[in-house]
Amino acid sequence: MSAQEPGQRPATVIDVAEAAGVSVATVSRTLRQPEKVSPKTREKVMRAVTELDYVASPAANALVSGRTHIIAVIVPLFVHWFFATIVESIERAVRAAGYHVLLFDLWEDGAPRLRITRDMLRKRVDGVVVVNLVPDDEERQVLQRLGLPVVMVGDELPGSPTVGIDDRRAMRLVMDHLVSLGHSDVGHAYWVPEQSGMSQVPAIRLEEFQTAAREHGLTTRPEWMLPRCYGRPVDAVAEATRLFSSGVPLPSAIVGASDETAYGIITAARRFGIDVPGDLSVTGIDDHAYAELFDLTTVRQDVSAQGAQAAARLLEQLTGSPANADDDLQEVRLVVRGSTATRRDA
Amino acid sequence: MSAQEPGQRPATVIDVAEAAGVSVATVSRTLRQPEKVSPKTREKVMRAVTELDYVASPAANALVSGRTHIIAVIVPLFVHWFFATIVESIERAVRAAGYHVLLFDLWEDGAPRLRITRDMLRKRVDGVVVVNLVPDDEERQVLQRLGLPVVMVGDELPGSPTVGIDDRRAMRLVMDHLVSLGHSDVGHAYWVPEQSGMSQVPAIRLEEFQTAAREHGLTTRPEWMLPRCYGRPVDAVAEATRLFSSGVPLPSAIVGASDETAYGIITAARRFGIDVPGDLSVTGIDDHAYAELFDLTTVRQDVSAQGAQAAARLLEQLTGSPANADDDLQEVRLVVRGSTATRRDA
DNA sequence: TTGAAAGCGCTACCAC
DNA sequence: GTGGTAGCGCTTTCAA
Repeated sequence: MSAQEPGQRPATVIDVAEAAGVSVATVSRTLRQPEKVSPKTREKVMRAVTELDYVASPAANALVSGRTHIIAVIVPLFVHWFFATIVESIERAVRAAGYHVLLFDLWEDGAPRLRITRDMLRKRVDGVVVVNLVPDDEERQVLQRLGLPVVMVGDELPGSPTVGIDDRRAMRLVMDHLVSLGHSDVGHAYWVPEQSGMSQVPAIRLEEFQTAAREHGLTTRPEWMLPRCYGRPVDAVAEATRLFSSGVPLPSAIVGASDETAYGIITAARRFGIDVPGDLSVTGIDDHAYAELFDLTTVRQDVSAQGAQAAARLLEQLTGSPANADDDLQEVRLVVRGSTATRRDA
Repeated sequence: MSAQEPGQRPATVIDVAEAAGVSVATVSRTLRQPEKVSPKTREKVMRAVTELDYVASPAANALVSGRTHIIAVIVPLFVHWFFATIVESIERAVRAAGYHVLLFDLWEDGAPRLRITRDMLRKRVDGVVVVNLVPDDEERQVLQRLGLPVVMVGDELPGSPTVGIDDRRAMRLVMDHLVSLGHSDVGHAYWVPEQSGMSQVPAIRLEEFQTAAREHGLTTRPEWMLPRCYGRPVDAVAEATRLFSSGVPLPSAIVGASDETAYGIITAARRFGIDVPGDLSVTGIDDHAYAELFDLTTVRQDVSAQGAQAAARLLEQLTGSPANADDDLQEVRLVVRGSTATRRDA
């Protein structure tokens, strides 16, 4: 039975030392390097530890060692499948190594995102993972001066490794797939944030869409580009609705920049009686949790694996492995489901 | 321009004191209670602070004050809209008060969830928010002995306030709605985790479904109960598929325990050519981000508000307000969309 | 194998 | 208005 009662002052090394009849040095040693203490002493100390419900103070520890055993995970917006998954897998991975996760969500409604500052990181964390964000010059300096190990997810930062996928290749996979089905008139549903400091990923996917379309000699009319698909399916519904009700001839396929955008296109099509994939093929990128529900042809990326990878890269640096700024690009692969089909009039 | 270079030793109070030509006491005072320092001195100190890129050490601070300015948020699983939203809103709210969020995800694949332990909280955080989890006896003791302020979200813990909604009322709202549309044969798609330590919310909703059905004199056949809708829509698709292909006469309405479950029912119905709401009415609870997409009649709960509320209740205790264990139940309201209609043969 | 003591960076009390 | 200093809880030399 423990002697610790609610609200009581937490036990310190001194309390344990007294209870065990040894010095504080011995208590500390017992907890850190048990093999350097005689079995008898060890047992006495451990008994006192249990008895007093003793837990070493992380603050005191941090003070003396200079390491907090906390890492910062900085995301633009937590409430999004991708980010939540990344954070979850990072948390799990670092916990196993005795680290904790301090979360920073930089989103601000209707305003530029919060900035990464010295004050939020300095002396508080041992390392940081930046997810889908592009630090601006000032933030770069902050990160640089902090001298902390940094791992990027999705975007690039000179000097730090990036974990992610090859977004160009992901886009290529769906484009090639559509071409192989005979499609030559394609639209694109996407969003490229105008705000600075946001991820470059959307821009890269858009660029690759255009490059691939050009190389394959596809037709892409301006009316088929739906640029305001902010991420939520409803935004894509709105964009697609405009197109479907505009009277313009429709493309035979629409490439969604993400699965969630594709869901919106499919839903809008359904409302207009446009058959998917009969009249219109739709694709996504992600293989999000609902992709199967929407029977969506997409490109699978393993988000948990990316989180685990990011954690591993950070822990590597934290435990003093030789710095290695090489990027890790995860494999992606096309997952063909029922939202794409041979072009009807092909 | 700052003198701080990458990897250099971070400045301490002493460095600042020397640079400013004052004592460390004055530096500390300038930073904490600027009004107690002469303008001239203040300026000298602030200049040195900027010059040296000084940030006070949270660890030293915590050691001397006994407060870490960190709160723990414990959830069963981040990757779920509800939890991610809660965490995000808590983070935002406490950040404004100078607190940070340490994240704990208790999920373990294919195993009982992780336990809440003394070691993960003691001397590390100033307070904790427990989301949709029921601490078992041992965990209760841990929490109790820690003497930390605890705020619960969704579930109850004696002595701690709970922030949430009235789940019975939420269920009543959909049941009454269906009855008002003439439905008398209803099914229920749900999941009650068998594992101990999990949220009681699903059980409460189920119980209220049964009570309401009884009181309204509705018919509920065992075959219409779909108990393995684990949360992901695909699980509900599987359950509904079993029902739809079983040959049993169908109910005229199925009540989903959550929106995500309802999406699965709607999707399965679509695949079987069962018209929603013509042949089958479907309801959810949540007003999840996709509810509009699925045109789902549901009960709206404001999750962000719950997170903000939880944060407020915790901060209240952290800043020494009189302890108050009263619960906060957020309003819920029925949102009628297109997934429910008058019973066809009524 | 064990203990004494210095010191991590900071705040707050007490003098001046 | 300012400075000296004890002490927060711990780890880690250095001696014994």
